[in-house]
Amino acid sequence: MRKHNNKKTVVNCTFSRYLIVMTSKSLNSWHEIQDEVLSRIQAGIWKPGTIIPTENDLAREFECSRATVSRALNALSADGLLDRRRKGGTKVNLNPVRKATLPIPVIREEVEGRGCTYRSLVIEKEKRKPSPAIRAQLSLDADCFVMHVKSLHMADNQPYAFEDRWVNLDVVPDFEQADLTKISANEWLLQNSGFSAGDVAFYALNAGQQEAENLGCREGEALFVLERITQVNGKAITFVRLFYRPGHRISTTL
Amino acid sequence: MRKHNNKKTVVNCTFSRYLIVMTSKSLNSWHEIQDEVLSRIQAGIWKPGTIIPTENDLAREFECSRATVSRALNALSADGLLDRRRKGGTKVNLNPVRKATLPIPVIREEVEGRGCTYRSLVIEKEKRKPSPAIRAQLSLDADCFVMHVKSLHMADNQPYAFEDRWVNLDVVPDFEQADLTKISANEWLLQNSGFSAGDVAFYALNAGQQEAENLGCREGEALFVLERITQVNGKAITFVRLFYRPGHRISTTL
DNA sequence: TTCTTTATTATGCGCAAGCATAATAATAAA
DNA sequence: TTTATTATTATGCTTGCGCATAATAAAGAA
Repeated sequence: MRKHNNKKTVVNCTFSRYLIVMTSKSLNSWHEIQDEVLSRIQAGIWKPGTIIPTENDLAREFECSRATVSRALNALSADGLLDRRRKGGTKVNLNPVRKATLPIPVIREEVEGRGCTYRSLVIEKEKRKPSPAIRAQLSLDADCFVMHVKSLHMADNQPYAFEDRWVNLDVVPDFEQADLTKISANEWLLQNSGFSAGDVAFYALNAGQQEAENLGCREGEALFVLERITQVNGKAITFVRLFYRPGHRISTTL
Repeated sequence: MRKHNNKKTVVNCTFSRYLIVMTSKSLNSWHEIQDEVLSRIQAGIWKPGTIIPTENDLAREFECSRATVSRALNALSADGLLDRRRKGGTKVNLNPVRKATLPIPVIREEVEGRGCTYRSLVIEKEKRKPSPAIRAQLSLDADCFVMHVKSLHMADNQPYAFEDRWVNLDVVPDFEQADLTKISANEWLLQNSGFSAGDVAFYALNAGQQEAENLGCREGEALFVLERITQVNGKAITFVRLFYRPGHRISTTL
C-alpha cells in the first residue's frame, strides 16, 4: 500500500481503504484517471470540441494531486485525444483519432506471428553502379557502388513478399560479404548498422512480370507495396521495395 | 528564466548562463534531455540492445533532477525507442522503429492540404436492409435498416477517391435526413456522433467496373484501398471503403 | 549442493510546492 | 473609442522527497 493511500485511510476511517474506493471517486493512480477520463469521453459525457474541467477541479474530484491529473491528461494529449494549452484549458479533440500506428514489419517476425514457418530466399545479389533513379533516392555519387539484392520471403513455403533492395556500400561496406542465406538483408542491416530512421510509403501497384513470377500470381494483379528509405546518421543506407502477395492487408485499431 | 536556472547561474558564475550552456552538459528541460538521448542513440553512442546509464547517473550528468530525466526517458519509451523496466534498467530497443504513425485522413483536409480545391459528390444514397456481408461487418440484425452512400471526393475537379459507405441507422437515425451536399458523410458523422474508435485496414485491389467509372481509370488498375469500421460506445456505426485514384500513396517518416 | 531468505538496485509512482508562460480579461491611458 | 498596461488563470515544468515494486544478487539454512 502506498503512502498517500495510507494517509487517506487514517484520515477518513480506520478500515476505509475499501470504503473510499466504493463511496467516492477517489482514483489514486494516473492510469486510473486516464481510464476514467477516456471513458467519459467515449460515453459522451465530455464531447469533442468542449473543454473539460481544469486540473485542479479534477484533482479535487479524484482526491489526488494536480500533478497526477496532469500526468494522466498529458498521456491522453500525447495520444492525440486531448488538446491542451496554457490558459486555454483542456479540450477534447474534435477529430479524436487521426493517427494510426502501424507496425513496420521485420518480416520474419510478421510471418512467424501468423504461425507460419519463415524462410528467405536470395534470388539475385549483384554489386553494381546505381541506376540514376536509385542514385537520386539514396543521394549517391555516380561512381560509387551499391548492392542490389532481390529476395523472396516465404511463409510455409508459399511466397509472402518479394523484396527489391539497394544497399549503399559506402556506408556499410561489410554488406558485400554478408551471408544472406543465414540472415535476411533486413535483419543484417538492423544488427550491423545501428539505429535507423527513414521514410516509409505505401501504395498499390499492378504486378509486373518479375513480381508475378516470384509471387506466383498473374501479371496485373494489384499488389500492396511498402517502400522504405533507411538512414543512419543522415546518410541513406538502403532503399527497399517490398511487394506483398495479392490479398495482403495491414490493419490497426484506432 | 527559470528558478533552477537562476540558481545555477548564481552558484557557478555571475554571467555564466551562456558559459554553462557552452561548457557543460547542463540540460534543464525534459525536451532537451529527450533530444540529447535520441541523438546519442542515433549517433550510435548507445547501441540497440544495450543498457544506458541509470536515471541517477544521467541526472548527475545533465545537472537536473531524476524526475526530469525520468520524464524524458518515459517519453522515448512511449515512442517505442526505449525499453524500461524496474531494476533491469533502460535499454535501447533492438528494433528501434517498428511503428509508423499514419494520419488517418479527413479527406477534405487531405485534399486541401495538397493545395487543391475540395468538392464532394453524392452518387447514390439509399436506405435499405443490409447485405449479409455488411451485417456481419457491423454486427447488425437482419431486420434493421442501414444507409448506403456512394460518393466521390474531388480534388480540383479530378476524382480523388471513391467512397462506399454503410451507416447504421439504429445508432444515428438522423443520418437519414443529413444533407450530404453541404457536408460529407465523414464529417457529418464526426460532428454528430461524438467520439469514435475503430479499425482501419489498408490493402491493394484491382479496380472493378464501378471504381473505374467513378475514378476515371481503367478496370484492373491497382487501387489503394482504406477500409474502416467506426464504433461509438462499442456499437458499429459505419463501415467505409475508400478507393483512392491510381498512384495514390501514403507516407510517413519514422 | 540446493532451496530459501534477505538485501540491493533502478525504475514507477505520487505529493507538495513553486516559478514560468501563454492567452485572456479587466483596467487604465491615449 | 482605441490602445497599452496590468491582473488573472490554467497548463507546463522542475525540484526534493519518499515509498512501492520487480528483478537480481548475496547470504544463509537445509
